[in-house]
Amino acid sequence: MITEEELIKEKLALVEELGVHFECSDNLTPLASRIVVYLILTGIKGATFEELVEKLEASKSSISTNLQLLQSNGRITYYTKSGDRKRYFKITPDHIISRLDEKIDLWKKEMKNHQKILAYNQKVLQSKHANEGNHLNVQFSEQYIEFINKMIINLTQLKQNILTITNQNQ
Amino acid sequence: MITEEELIKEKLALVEELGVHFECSDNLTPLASRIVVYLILTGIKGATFEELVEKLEASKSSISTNLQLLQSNGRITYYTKSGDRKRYFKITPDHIISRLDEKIDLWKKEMKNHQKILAYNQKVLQSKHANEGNHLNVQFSEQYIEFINKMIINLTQLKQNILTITNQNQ
DNA sequence: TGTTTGGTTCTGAAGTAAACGAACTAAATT
DNA sequence: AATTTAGTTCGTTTACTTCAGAACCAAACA
Repeated sequence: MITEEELIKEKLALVEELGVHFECSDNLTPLASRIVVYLILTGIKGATFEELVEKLEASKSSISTNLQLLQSNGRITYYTKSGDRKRYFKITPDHIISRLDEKIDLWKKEMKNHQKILAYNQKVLQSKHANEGNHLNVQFSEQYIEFINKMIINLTQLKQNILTITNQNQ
Repeated sequence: MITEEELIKEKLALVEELGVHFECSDNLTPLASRIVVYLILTGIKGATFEELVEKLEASKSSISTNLQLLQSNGRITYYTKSGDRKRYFKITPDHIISRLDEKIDLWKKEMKNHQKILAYNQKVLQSKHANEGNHLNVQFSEQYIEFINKMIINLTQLKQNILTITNQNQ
């Protein structure tokens, strides 16, 4: 049997270890990503403001600012208990879906940009006696747009799958 | 018919417009992402150090540093012409594939992290009289890992498709 | 051999961002 | 009414980033 203390220690170790990943992959500040990892590991029971200040050894102001940030971009929410003034912060239950939506949006943006690049390349191709290079550029752009399209379709499909899975399990 | 000058103007406008996107989505410095966009728009003929200094209105030192950075992470390469000391920088031809590889690596990393999270959740579940919350946490982790797995499979398949397409067109 | 070309490297200055402390507030408690 | 609780807001500090300027270097040229 593992003691409570050992588990807490392990949790904080994981916060440090995994924090870095969320920091780069989701563009979060160090503290914000530590909060996210801590809340992921804490699960649905959530953690209070106070607990975060203590365990992550950060100031109230930093915790406050970062909690607001994470709430505003939909990564976390809180619930309250009656007869208890504290807020219990937790990862938003459907955060898989919202992360997927973010990814999809990013690829859509990339799609738009590469359509602009394609348009430019086509203009260049028509402007002067078409040289071989310009022709290849157009082909390349078309191919890349095709790739992005597939990417978006894949992600959308995946999202649909997950939605059906989660609905089944409810 | 569009003049050469108009095209250059349009290119530089696109550099400004699209630069921002690459800046956040790929975590590049402003100048680095402007270089990337410029080189994408310039295509396979590439651009010289000098041209970049002039057109992007940046110092030699900044261009130098950022070119090295972009080379070291594999986004750009250069070729030389005999009887010409200049280097011609261009986007690495297979950058679709390498970007895909990067994405795949990121998801693999996320997989590893969530396996750690799952392991932790299972420990918690076994440590004390299992409460309902801990049980849900484990389920959730398992589901998420399943999702990441699908994501990786999808991306790998996509990469394979693109590889066959590009091989056909060669 | 000295000079030009095509860069690189090393400071340094300006700007940016993360986290903090202190003062503040609104609701609940005594 | 005064105090405690649970947080927020604001201004500042500190660390880090980005870019530029100047000095530097290696290869080619004259």
